[in-house]
Amino acid sequence: MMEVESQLFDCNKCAFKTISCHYIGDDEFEIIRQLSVQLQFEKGETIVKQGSKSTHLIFLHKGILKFTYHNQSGKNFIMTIVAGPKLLGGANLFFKNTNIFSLVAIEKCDICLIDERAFKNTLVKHGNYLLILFEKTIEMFQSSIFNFISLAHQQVNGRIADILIYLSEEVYKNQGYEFTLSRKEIAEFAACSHENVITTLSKLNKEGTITLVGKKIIINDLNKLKEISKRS
Amino acid sequence: MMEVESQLFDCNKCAFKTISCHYIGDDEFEIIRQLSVQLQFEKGETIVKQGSKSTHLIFLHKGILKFTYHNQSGKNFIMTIVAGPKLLGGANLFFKNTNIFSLVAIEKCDICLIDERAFKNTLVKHGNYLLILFEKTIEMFQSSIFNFISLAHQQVNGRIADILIYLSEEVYKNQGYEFTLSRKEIAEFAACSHENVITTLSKLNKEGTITLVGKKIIINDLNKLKEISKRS
DNA sequence: CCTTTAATATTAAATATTTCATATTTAATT
DNA sequence: AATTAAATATGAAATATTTAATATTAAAGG
Repeated sequence: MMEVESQLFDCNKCAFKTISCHYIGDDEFEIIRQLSVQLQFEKGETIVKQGSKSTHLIFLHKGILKFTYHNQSGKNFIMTIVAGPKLLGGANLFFKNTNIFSLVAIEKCDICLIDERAFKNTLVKHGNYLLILFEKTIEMFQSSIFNFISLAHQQVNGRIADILIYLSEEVYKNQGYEFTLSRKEIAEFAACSHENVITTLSKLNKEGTITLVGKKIIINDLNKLKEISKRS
Repeated sequence: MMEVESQLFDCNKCAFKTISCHYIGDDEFEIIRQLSVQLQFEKGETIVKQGSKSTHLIFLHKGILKFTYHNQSGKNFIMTIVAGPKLLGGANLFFKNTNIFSLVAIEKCDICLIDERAFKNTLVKHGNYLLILFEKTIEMFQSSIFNFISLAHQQVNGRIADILIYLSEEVYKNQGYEFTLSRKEIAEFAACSHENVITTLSKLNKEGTITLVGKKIIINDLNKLKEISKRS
């Protein structure tokens, strides 16, 4: 983690400020801003640790991170993967005083730690603002719920197909993308063994449905993936 | 579904009113109440249908219902099961204009349909009220997320053990309970075949960990169930 | 009361998945 | 450049799970 002397990004151009100031005054935002800290995390660094106390909301300004959960037996599990800009708070941090998930950077992440108390004070004064945040939070939940549904009644190749589609459409927003996730991480997302991921990806690669070159993946036949997802 | 002439339950003694009137005035609640309708649903009846438009929040006054999802291939899946009194809205109905899950009664349910618009109008005026509802909604999400986690990295017997514990602790609130769910429904909750459920329950019954008598189930050895959940 | 249907139960065969063993490639470190 | 560790890859054996076939029991309808 790197604390930043000069600002990482300009608060006046930040998406969080833009949304916020539709509902609250610049002066009110300034109070929140002054209690906020910008930080940068490298790939692999833990931003929030499962089990720790939650005292801040997190605005993911730029970058990609994963929500992870690990159980007593030491198994890791990826709940969802999100790309900035996005406010992370409702799920993990808002009301539970200990975090139920960890947040770990998958790519370099520019984030902003927002003091929860100052933020809540402002929120309760602006119902419409709170309503919008509520909505955004629910949306994020839904994206992970759809992964769970896929996971619950699809077989491994269908789940992996779904993950490839999700990453393409919601995270990297491109048909081809630099694949910063290891096979092991995809396994933690798809809830299967990493061998299974490797086998499935190799097969898709050989078929030509996707192309794997080094760390890069290109989805050649999106319909085929959707078909696999449907029928498995 | 039965529309009720005389009131099913007294609005003045309703838990929803009690919570609400900590934050809003009786006169404001009265406006919401007048736009609300009491309904009774029998076991098996669909209260809200996946895909339909959502125009109301639902307060589950009394009873037990399931959140279900069915995919294109016709497979059903139970997301979670909840017992009243509980406000259902944030997840399914609040912001999406079509419902992404169905709600189906597992036991006789007394519910109250609350006009969404009237409710929202009041909410935005009372930040603290909205914040509490936000919190309750997130809590409900979390309970289903823990089921998903169990589902994601446990084997079938561990998942079934978890479901038995969940039903005992969160839904029926008793070590023994009248089991209104069929084996098929447990299978839809545990995301496995119903044969698997039957085999697992029979085994637990023979071992003495649980006792099955007709529709009744008694958990004799909670620790054993928790152990199964841990090690699978 | 009889008939039909649905739910519960059990087993064997088929399939899916994980685990294990081992090899190769890639990346990181000295 | 050599060494080590990590990631990727593959196949066989072990295990878990589903499917299918069939029987029994309980519930529902005429």
